[in-house]
Formats: sequence, structure tokens, C-alpha cells
Amino acid sequence: MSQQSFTSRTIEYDTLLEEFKALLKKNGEKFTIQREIILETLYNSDEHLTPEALHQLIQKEHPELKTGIATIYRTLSRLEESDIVTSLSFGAQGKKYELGAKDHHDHMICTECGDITEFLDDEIERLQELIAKDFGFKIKDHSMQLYGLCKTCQE
Amino acid sequence: MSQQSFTSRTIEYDTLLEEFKALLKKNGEKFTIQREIILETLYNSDEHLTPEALHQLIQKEHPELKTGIATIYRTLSRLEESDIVTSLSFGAQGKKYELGAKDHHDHMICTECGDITEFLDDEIERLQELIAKDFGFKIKDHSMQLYGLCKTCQE
DNA sequence: GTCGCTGCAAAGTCTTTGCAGAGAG
DNA sequence: CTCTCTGCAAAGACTTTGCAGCGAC
Repeated sequence: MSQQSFTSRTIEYDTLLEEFKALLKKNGEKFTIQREIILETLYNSDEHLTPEALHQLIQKEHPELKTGIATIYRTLSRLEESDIVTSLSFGAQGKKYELGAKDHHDHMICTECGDITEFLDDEIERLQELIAKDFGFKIKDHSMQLYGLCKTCQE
Repeated sequence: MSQQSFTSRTIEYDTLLEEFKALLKKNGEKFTIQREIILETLYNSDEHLTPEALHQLIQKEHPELKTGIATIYRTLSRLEESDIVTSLSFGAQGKKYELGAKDHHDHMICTECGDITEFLDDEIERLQELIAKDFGFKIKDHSMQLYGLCKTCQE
């Protein structure tokens, strides 16, 4: 039987932070206040954020930092490389980022209000593996999006 | 049981062309040689084309037209609006377009060579509908991508 | 003829990059 | 101290728009 659910965060912020620090140390990179704020903001947000939205949020909550948009982009790329965050590119332009340390899930995107709902279906996950196998394709990642109208926008 | 297959074109070019013409006429728009070439080129291509790639292909095959990139963009947008073509946005930047009049299918994208393989699985399609129903979500479209290494690039 | 379409170039977005100074280790 | 990171501004990549002439109907 298929199982569907909203996703819940499965990792503590402190754990995530330590992982991130360890990763940086391993590569001789530095842990800066900007990187911490970016990770923290992503962690605390339930939303899928665009770099621009993340930037604005950080400027609002940490106005003393004057964090530049370039740093946001650079940090997001670095985080994505390390699979700490995942990006979702869709429609028009731009990507949205979310923490990748959550359980894997797929997305339902409302074309009216842009809202994104997460879901998970074990059966689909299983079928994807089977298909790839048939094609001799080695899956590293996958994404599935359903586009349409959310409950609210149908009214 | 799941069914998997490569997708085959199910519509004749002439039929597609007539549909397109009818659509234009309905909206008081005009059928131009550029629009025909764009549709034809998309039809004859097995690939998923970026606007830039489409432009180059057209310039190569119809150098006498000097088709501008702006026209490509404008026409692709119009075609997408009318569901004649579908765009696929992924990874880095840019979209790729393909004829939407084929049977519906999903994509397997090689992260090494960028190659895109199409596939279809009826069971997954069915499950998607069920999930959306559960969330009160009205699906208008959907897309699924598996990212990884194609057979060739694994070697 | 009319009115939409086209090519060109300019203007917009979004993202990346160069650089000098700041700051982590 | 050293070497990475940051903010800023400039540069890039991709896409859209304004406009005058062209061409479909």
C-alpha cells in the first residue's frame, strides 16, 4: 500500500551545524557568521526559498550584517554541492532552495500562488528504481513535481 | 503490471500544422514562415532543444531567413501557452523545449553528458493521480526526472 | 490597407566574478 | 600571519521589450 505524508524535519539544528562545520574543516574552508545565518535561516524556514527571498529574510532578521546577495549565491552553491540543500528549478526563472537533510520527498506546485507542498509515496520511489534498472541508468537523484491548483486556489 | 517504453510520435506533422493554424486563426494571429519553421524543426528533432540550440539549427537549415532569437523566444512562449510544446527547466540555467503533442512521458537525465531519455510508466501515472486527490490538489501537469548516469557514461 | 509579426538592439532579470579589505584558524 | 570569505560593483548569461518596417490576410 502507498504511504503518503507531510515531511517532518528529522535532524536537529545542532547536528546539522556540526556536520557543516566538519565538512568545512575537511576542505580547509572557513566557518563564517554569514554561513551560519544562511543555514539557520534555511533550517527555520518551512518554505522553499529563492536566493532573493533568503537574502531579504536575512537582511530583515540580521540587518547588522549587510549580507550581500553574492554571498547567498556562493553559499547556496556550496551547500548544494555538499547535498546539504537541494534546489528546485521550475517554470519561469530562478530556483528555490530547501534543506536537503529532510527525508526525501516530492513536490506539488500550485501554478496560481506558487505554493509548494511536499509529499512522499513509497510505491513511486520503488517503481523509479525499477525503471532505471531496466534502462541501465544509474540514479543519483530524482525529482517529481505535480503542477496544478492547490485546494485554496481552486475556490 | 508496469509498462515501460520509449515514446513514439503519435501525430502527423500535417495534423499538427493544421491544429496550429486553426489556433492562430481563432485568436486573430498570423501564420508566418518563421512559425512554421520553428514548429517543423521541433517536430523533426528528437532532442530536447534550448532556444539557443533551436536558433542555431534553424539558422543552419534556413540561412536565408535570418530568424532572430527574439522570434524563437516569442514563438516558443506562444507554443507553450497553447500546450503545443512543453518546456523542461532543470539544473543550471535555461529551459529545453520539446513537442508536447507526443504521448506524455517522463525524463531520465544524464548529469554527465546532458542526454535525456524519455520513459513512461503507467503505474506511476496512476499513483500520481491518487496522491493529488488525497491532497485536494488539481493536477494540470506534472513532470518527473531521474538524474544520474546513463549507460554510456557509466563506462 | 490593416494590424500582427519580425529583426535588431537596447533593456531587463538573475547569477557569477574580480578585487581589495575583513576575518577565521 | 595566512589564506579564505565577504561586500561591492562590474560583468555575464539568458530572456524580454520597444520600435520601425515587413508581410499575412
